[in-house]
Amino acid sequence: MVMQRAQQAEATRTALIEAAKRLFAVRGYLNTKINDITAEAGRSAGSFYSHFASKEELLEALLQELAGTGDELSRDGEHQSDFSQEQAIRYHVAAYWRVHREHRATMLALSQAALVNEEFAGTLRRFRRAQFDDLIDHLSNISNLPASPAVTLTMMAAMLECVPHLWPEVPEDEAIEATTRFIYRALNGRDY
Amino acid sequence: MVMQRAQQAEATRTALIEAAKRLFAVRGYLNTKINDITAEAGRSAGSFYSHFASKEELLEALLQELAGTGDELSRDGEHQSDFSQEQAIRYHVAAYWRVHREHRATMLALSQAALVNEEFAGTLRRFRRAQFDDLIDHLSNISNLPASPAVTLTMMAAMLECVPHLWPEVPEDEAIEATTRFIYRALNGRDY
DNA sequence: TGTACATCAGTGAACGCGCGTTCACTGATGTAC
DNA sequence: TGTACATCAGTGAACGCGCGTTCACTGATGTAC
Repeated sequence: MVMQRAQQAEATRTALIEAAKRLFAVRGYLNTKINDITAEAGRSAGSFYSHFASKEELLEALLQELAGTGDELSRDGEHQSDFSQEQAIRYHVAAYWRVHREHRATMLALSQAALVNEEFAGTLRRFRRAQFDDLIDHLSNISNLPASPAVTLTMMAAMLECVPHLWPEVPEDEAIEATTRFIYRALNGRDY
Repeated sequence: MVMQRAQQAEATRTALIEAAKRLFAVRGYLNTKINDITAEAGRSAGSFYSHFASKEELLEALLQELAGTGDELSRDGEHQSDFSQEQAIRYHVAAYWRVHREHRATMLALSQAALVNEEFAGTLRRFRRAQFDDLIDHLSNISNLPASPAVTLTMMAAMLECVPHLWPEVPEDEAIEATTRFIYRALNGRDY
């Protein structure tokens, strides 16, 4: 049967990636050894290297997946681009939470890999930079910012990025509402 | 001369600690090897173990220093305990920034060590918990919080904790003013 | 359709690097008399 | 004050563990004729 071998290889590659994601989410990137991944995937140690040259390359593969989602997201986001509007903030906060939920393992792995690997540190900087550039003009209709647009946006980004880590057990709806209101007030200087 | 030996030992211990702090601040805890520390301190590899049983124990020593400062801080903080007052927020934000400046290396090291070491993960949780408990009643005079006190305080803590990491190059005065105003608006639903 | 050979995904024991840790040793400082 | 011995901070080469990585091998799948 044609393709049977290639399918087998593909299945193993997928199994390794899924195993890695599960382990990254639970015990983090740095604590997950290659043997842990192959064992979790039910394969032998050596099979890893038929698919990835290293743990770094596996993380690159995860980042590829994430890049796809990220692109859709910024396309859709064009519409809701005025942060003096409550719904625009809610839209972006919700999008952010959705990505973090779906790619929790990847985001966590990237932030940990950045600590010990200069290349991933650069990737993370570019990632944040892209997000910053996407959002900076969303503040332009607000006359009453708490600080310069750049400073304000950095504070907002810090909040978005940290809350999910500090607080994974909050229900997502509630987290989105709370974060939206917090940010709306901070940006606009009044409640809605 | 009495004490000369003990002084020498103390000097080496201090040199190792100061070297570790410098390296932790620049390249992080995980990337700093014990040989790096002894080399930076101008000592031999083996001398490390006359003073610390492991890199973990050195970090414990850094945390001891921090604990001292933290205690003073929470004593003084008693007075400025109403976050409906702009100055109370500024007081706490400034205190937080001061601690982070003075103990930057230690804070960074702790957060990195927590990733790979369950004991330090517990220490970090207790540390955050203590901070949470110190601040939670500072919200009690605000009638108009953006969410429950616990949720609100978590968001505020996330911001405080992340901004210094994401943005080390901002002048401290400006950072304190911006953060204070951001938080004041978020908590109180109006500008001052 | 059958036979002989080629390819290739996966295996797991073994290898070796990086780095934490040890330990026999040195030389300076302290103590006894 | 001097001599002989004890102590101890510090040295740096060597050891060994953990873990990433390799590689000779297996058995199943694919190809040629």
